[in-house]
Amino acid sequence: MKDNEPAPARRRNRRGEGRKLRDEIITAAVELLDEQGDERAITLRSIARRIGCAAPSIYAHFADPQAIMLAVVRQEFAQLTTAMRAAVADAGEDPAERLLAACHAYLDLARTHPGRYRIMFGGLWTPNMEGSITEADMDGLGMDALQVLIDALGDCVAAGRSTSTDLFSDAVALWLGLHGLAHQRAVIREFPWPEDIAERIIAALARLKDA
Amino acid sequence: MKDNEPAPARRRNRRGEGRKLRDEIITAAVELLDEQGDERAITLRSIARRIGCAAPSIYAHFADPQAIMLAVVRQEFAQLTTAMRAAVADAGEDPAERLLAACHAYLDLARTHPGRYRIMFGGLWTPNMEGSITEADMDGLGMDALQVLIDALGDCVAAGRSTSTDLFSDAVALWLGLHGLAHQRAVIREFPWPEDIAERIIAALARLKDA
DNA sequence: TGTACATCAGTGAACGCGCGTTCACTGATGTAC
DNA sequence: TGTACATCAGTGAACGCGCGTTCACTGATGTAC
Repeated sequence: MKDNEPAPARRRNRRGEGRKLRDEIITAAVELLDEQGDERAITLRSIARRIGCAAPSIYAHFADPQAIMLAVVRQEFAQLTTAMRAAVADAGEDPAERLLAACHAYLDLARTHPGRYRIMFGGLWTPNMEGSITEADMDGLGMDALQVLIDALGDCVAAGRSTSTDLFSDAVALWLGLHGLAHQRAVIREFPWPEDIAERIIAALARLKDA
Repeated sequence: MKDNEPAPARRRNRRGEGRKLRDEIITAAVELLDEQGDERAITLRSIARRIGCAAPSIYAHFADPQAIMLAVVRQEFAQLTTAMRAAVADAGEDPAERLLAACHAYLDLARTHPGRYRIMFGGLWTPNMEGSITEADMDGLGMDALQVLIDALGDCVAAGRSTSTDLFSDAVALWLGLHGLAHQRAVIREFPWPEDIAERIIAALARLKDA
């Protein structure tokens, strides 16, 4: 779909359904991000064009464009946590397998939706504090996802599959390794990635050992 | 210094010294990046304002703004490699110490110049191929720095200080871990980083062992 | 030694573009009486 | 049951801004004769 497609006709929402436009705005922002892969494609006007509404209509739902981005980021962090929890639940009984599943769920989100990954973790979107966003809005955004890693690593230690003696520090290290890989794969055009690079990083940082 | 400071008087270069403006342009771009910490602060017009020249003057030296960014990125990659090599040379005889020194030189650049780090590795600046930049211009940009890690890790293996059996893969893994840490420290506002997080990541990924 | 000329290193004004934002407004839909 | 009215969910036109880019130009400096 072209960036500047002509606004398709759009029916006004009925009374009491004003929140529907809010959801449409977020959905449109995510679509633009997925298609363009660049947060600069998300502007108040490009969202309005895609929805087929007038640009000022957005102000009824968001104070400024940064508030839209925050809503998108929040939604995607929630989806990441959900995906990681589901991967753990679907994996077998082996806690090491469950930890690997969580890690791969993280990497998969970055691979299939690099644009979304980059606004979450990439620093592509760093709101200046002159807008409507406060620092409190930004704090603890990825903590739920990190907690999944901490829990999964804890299960590995309990089952004797990891030699970690500092759950939090090793989970953070593991997350940083995952982030380094996910991010560079999303950023670099071409690179001879070793085939086992993900497992290599995960096993080392999680201090996994054979059963 | 304000972003839009009044253009200070500027003396025209003499004949044969036209290249001086080219250097001024690159320097101004780096300064804007360091001060603002955001590549969006670098525009053709903001550079011209800072130098005190007219905006069109820049076209004599760069085809478009992306060409300026490429020149900046090239210069900074060269400086990173130089810093890492110097750190290795200045460290002691212990190859593990030398590897650690190279890693810390990498992390230090990211810490002291987060803006520069992010245009090098952050995907903040991904040129679209409609401009003057070709894919060949982007290939192999960080390879010299990676080679420093490969060599330092190789020395560790030779001295029995690392159990790595795949130098390239483990050096890439180590780089990704460093990148994850460097990048998130540059991006996240607040986080309870474990104090030994750098050593923890480096030791695990480089497969270091005691002498 | 003087002078015409080419070249170099820029300048100044203007253009169209997309952006965020404002303002006064409109028209359908429920609600009170 | 009818009708006046308040509210909701938006719209359309306009604004100023900074941006990249173009165009014709200017003025100092070196060179040929």
